[in-house]
Amino acid sequence: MTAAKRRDLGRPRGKPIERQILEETLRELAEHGVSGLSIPRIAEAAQVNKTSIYRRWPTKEELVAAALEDTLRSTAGELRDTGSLRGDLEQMLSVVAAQLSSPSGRALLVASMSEGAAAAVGALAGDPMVRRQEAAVGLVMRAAERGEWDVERYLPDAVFAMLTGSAMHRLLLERQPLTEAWSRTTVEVLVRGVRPEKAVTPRTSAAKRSR
Amino acid sequence: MTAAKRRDLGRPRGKPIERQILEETLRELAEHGVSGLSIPRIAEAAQVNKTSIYRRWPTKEELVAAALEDTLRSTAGELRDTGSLRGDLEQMLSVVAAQLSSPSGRALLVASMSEGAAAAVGALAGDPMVRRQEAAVGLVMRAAERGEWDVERYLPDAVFAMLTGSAMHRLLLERQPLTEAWSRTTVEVLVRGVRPEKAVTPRTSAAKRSR
Amino acid sequence: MTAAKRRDLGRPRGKPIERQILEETLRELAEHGVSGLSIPRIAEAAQVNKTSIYRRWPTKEELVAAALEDTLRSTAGELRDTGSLRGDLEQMLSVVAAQLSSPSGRALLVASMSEGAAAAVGALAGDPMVRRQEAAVGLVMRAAERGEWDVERYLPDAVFAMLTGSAMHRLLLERQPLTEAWSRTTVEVLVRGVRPEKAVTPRTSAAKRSR
Amino acid sequence: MTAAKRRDLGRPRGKPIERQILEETLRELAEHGVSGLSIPRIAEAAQVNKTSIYRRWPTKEELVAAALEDTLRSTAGELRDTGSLRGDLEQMLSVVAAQLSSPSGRALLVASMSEGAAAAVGALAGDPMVRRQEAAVGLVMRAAERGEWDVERYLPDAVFAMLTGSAMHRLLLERQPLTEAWSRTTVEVLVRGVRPEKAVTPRTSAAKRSR
DNA sequence: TGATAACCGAGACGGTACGTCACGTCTTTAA
DNA sequence: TTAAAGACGTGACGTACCGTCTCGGTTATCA
Repeated sequence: MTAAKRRDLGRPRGKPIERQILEETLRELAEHGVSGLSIPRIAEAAQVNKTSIYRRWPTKEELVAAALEDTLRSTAGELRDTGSLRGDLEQMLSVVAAQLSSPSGRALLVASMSEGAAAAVGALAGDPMVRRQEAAVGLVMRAAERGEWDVERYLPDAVFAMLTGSAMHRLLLERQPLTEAWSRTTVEVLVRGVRPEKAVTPRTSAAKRSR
Repeated sequence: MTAAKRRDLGRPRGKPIERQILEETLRELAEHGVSGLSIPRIAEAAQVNKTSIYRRWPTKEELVAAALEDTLRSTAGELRDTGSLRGDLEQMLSVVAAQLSSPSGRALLVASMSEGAAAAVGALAGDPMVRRQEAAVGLVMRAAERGEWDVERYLPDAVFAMLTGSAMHRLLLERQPLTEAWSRTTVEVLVRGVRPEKAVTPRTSAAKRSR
Repeated sequence: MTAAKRRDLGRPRGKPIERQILEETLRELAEHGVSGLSIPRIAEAAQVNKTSIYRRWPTKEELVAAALEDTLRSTAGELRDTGSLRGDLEQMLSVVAAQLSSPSGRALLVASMSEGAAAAVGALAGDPMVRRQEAAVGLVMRAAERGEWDVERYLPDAVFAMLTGSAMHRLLLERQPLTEAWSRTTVEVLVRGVRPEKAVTPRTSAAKRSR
Repeated sequence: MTAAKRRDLGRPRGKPIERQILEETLRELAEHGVSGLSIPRIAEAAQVNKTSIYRRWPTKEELVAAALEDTLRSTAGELRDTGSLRGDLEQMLSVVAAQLSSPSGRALLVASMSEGAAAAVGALAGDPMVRRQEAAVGLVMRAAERGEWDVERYLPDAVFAMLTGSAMHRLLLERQPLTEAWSRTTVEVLVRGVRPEKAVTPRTSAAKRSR
């Protein structure tokens, strides 16, 4: 019985090399987008040989996925209960904004929206979306308990799309920053619509609750 | 004694050629998006030499702009007064949806969101956006007169971003169709928020629901 | 009836480019031999794009053949009747020497001798060999008429091999120059052998032996 | 108190490995020649890691030299006195032919003729040449004593070059076998030249022949 | 009607990226 | 200490596009 196939033989893969490649991939991604990605350019910028990239990630998609993974993981699920619906929504908005503000997050989103988005990229972009939707469920449940959300009528999905989509519109299309005021307005509309104030009874209970 | 500089001498440019090129450009746009556009491919499909394309539109963006011009102009400002805020909003939503549903409209939007979007493309995509915002002003004013919009608090822009952005999210990211129900829900949230109607004691039902 | 297919359409092939490529190919050939030939290196040296080479000569062999063709043609059949066998042989020897002295001629010869010599190269190297053999036939006939050559016994081929082979040995293996003296000696042996001039006694026994 | 520096520590060098490598090198040499030699290929065939080859013979030339050493030594100086000049020359010719017929000998010769032949290879190929020339001296001296060689006129070198070179031409360029008849003719020319035997009036017959 | 100037098609060209392959060096673990 | 394993830098390979360029041929307009 010979020793089982050993995996840690030979010269080990250079960690710094890998790091450097992914870093430059992100930069490249930010500058030229997914479709404009050039492996030779990344290799040169990372001071690494082209083949060292192909060895690890045979396809462009895998490389992009690897490069974005860390970024995505880092900006992921730090959604906590803020105690009020407005607080929860503003928090979620700011998380979305953070992801869309990083050039790579932006590149990823654009890539996943374009026509023939590769599976790997799509999944990658879908992943935080799914996580956010899961978080949204909790958010809605808490709001419902506080009497702030009409669960019968409004599923989390549509509201979540409004929140995220509006940030996308602001940041990517209008190319305006997400100011505090803009953010508060958006949340306010979600909570109580554009109707005038007056005949509104439930504000009191909400006011009490929110801190 | 030579003739004064004449501008209309020689063989005139072939109009049918131009038409054919733009037509194929639209098809190409729908299939491969802006960044994946191949001018040689268009030339072949249009049975035209690629030189004939480069001569007229030196850059990809100019070609795209020319190809989309008509399309964009046609799907523009046919927003009429429906008599109610909900009606107006749903109408606007459906116009946005129409633009996002056409492959070329989709391609244009995606292209204008990517990092290094050329000025030509940006302007092109921005143009209908501006027109919609102008239309939105009228919409808001009518709503305010009816007491349906709190003009003091809500500028049209944020609400408009929510509307459009939410459609983008639904169509381009989730890749789901814009159903009637979805549309109505979205408008409803904009109008009156997610709050329960009036006095509601939702805790019990919500508690039941949550497992 | 449309015009027959025209061959001189499009931008014409650049003659100077072609010349430059072949020139650098010869240099490369001289430096690295056929097997060590590098197309990118040639392209760079010729200040020409790699693809411009591949466009004309899809395989390495064709490129080499083209590069050597001119050289070979120029050093070809200027064998004239010198009036004496010794003169004819010396002349032929000097032609061979000229070909072997040029680095490209040398490279070609070496290439055609190596194991897996490609057909194109082989034919190329064989061509001047054939021409020389044809010339040799005339040479021998003239010598026979003068009573200088025993046609019954000696076919041109073997003698020709001795002449050429000995030059190869001298130039390529010993790496010594072909001096006038060396040349005269070689021819002398061919004409009258190594036997001493005068007392030609042992000829009888030798005559018996030889057949 | 550590042990004194020991030289025979650790895993000993595998002699069988070395033998196996050189064996496969010969095979490779025969198949692909010196310039086409692939060390990884040899390593695989010898079931040995390529590092083990590079450790011992850093350059291709050294490896080839090592592989050929035995072969060359064995086919060296077994030239004996046959009693006649013709016999001696034929014997020498057959020794040369033997070396040129083995694929590795052929590869070595070709390699040593190419432009940038490394010193190791050159020396390797030169070695048997030198030995043959030494043998030639004895041959000539014996012939001179018998009155068969005009020492005043003909140094051994040129004649030896004709002999060897002609074999090279026949085997490597023409790629014809060295037949008995060919061999005898060549020697005959060396001994007595191409001239007719004595008084010949060949003009008539030759004239008839020429067309 | 003929000249003429612009247009058009064809294709060579430089450039760049592609992904693959082989080589020789190196760094590590196992024997 | 040596062997095996395998990552790594280097560089050639041949292909595929792209956008520019330079031609020769064509065609509508004006004199």
